[in-house]
Amino acid sequence: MEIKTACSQCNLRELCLPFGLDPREVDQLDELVGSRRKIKRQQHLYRSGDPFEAIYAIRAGSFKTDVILEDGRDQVTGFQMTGEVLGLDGISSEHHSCNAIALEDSEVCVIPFVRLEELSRQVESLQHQFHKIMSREIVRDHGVMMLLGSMRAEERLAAFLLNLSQRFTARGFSPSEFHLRMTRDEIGSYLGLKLETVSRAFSRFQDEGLVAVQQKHIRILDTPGLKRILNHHASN
Amino acid sequence: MEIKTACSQCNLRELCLPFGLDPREVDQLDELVGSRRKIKRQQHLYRSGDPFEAIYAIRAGSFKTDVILEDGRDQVTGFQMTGEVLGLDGISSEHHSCNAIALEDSEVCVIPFVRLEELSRQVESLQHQFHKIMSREIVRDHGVMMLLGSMRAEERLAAFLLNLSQRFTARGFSPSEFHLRMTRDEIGSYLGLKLETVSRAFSRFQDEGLVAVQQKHIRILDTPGLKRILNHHASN
DNA sequence: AAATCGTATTGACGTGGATCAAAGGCGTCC
DNA sequence: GGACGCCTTTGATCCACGTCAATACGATTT
Repeated sequence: MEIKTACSQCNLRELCLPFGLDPREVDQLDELVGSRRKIKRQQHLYRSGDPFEAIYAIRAGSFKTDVILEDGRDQVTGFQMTGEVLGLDGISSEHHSCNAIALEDSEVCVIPFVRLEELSRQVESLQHQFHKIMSREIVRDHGVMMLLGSMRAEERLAAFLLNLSQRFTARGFSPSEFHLRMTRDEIGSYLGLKLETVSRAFSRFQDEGLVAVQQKHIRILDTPGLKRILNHHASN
Repeated sequence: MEIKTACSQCNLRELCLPFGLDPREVDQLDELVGSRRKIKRQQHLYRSGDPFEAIYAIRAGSFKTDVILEDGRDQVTGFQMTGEVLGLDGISSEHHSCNAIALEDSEVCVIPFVRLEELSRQVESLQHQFHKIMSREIVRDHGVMMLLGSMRAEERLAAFLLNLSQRFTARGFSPSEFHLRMTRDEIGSYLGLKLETVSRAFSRFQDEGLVAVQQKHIRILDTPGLKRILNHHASN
């Protein structure tokens, strides 16, 4: 028995694939969203190497994606929240090229890719929104490269916190108070730092009155201060 | 007066947008490719902030893309060669979010984006190939994140050289001997290293007999050796 | 052929973040 | 409710890469 919650009813539609579609078109999209899938914390939505069949819109919960090398090193390539789309990496080779793992008990909408391409040949606004979503991912990745390639530890963490804050805001949550769903180690992997360095940077921010940190609970006390850390760079 | 060189005649079509299209479809694509544009060395194809109107397929030459922060720091996000597509970053916001700069005198095919979306609503194989190209960019970016986030200097350079070698091969050039079109500084920016570090890594590779380096001219002497550098990592 | 300029190499030294190590907080499972 | 395991914090030390500086190389101009 499927719980059939339509895109048209979904409060995430402004952030997700239905954005910009008119009601009739959203109904068409509804038909396409085959099913929902619940993923328990720490479980994989898909693994690197899995055949690619669908992309996924996060309906509840959150995920990380990571890439693993043969020698065991891994790199978290992103953290995804509700309304964001997972699986785009799989289109190019018909196989997924990263792992998607739930950070908490989560639920996704399964969007069979062949059918999405089909419908987006008919519905211009859907086609365009899908392209925007892919492009946004590319732009986001460039931002991460900038961060990894030319920022110091505290700048990276400040950028990370400001980015989270903004995304929580877009979802109607507090911009200044939230729970991290990922560990220090996962943050470190994403930011190209060791977990100890992440922890120390948090402590320093706390000492400077920028944030209040209590384990995974974060309160941002001085947003402009965090932004200043990002820009206050002498040169490179 | 336009030099009208058709996709159907182009020896890059296997690497580019026409891949997978049948001859009739390639003709349709031809009509869409509005014009070609020559870009001199060091000139911009587009700049961050420019309104987005078209994507570009590189017909001759090569480019770098970079992102610049307010404080002047910049990060090279990629090097592009013939057959590769530039401008995908612009779709998401209708404005380009990075700069594309020619590394040598180059020529691109201008592909007006509205028309590309139009045609790819009619031509399934074009739609799919375009999606693959975007997805490939995302996968590539994840690879760069891995490199920036968890590799040491020599591993980064080895990965870079092997990647170049493979791309030259795909274009019918020697896998083992080529000219770098970018400076040490640009390589460094891309790899998240300073130019001195890049230079030293080259020297070390040379000492170890892995490559012969003479300024921008590179000869790879020991491909397996370079690959070993990539994997021979104790742990993380 | 000399002068100039951008690029590359190499050396000496400094430092930010990694590594190693220990201890404390918190949730969870018997 | 006690013990165990995971996560986090913090300190001490190390080292890979950055920084600073000098020199060399090659192309281009005059």
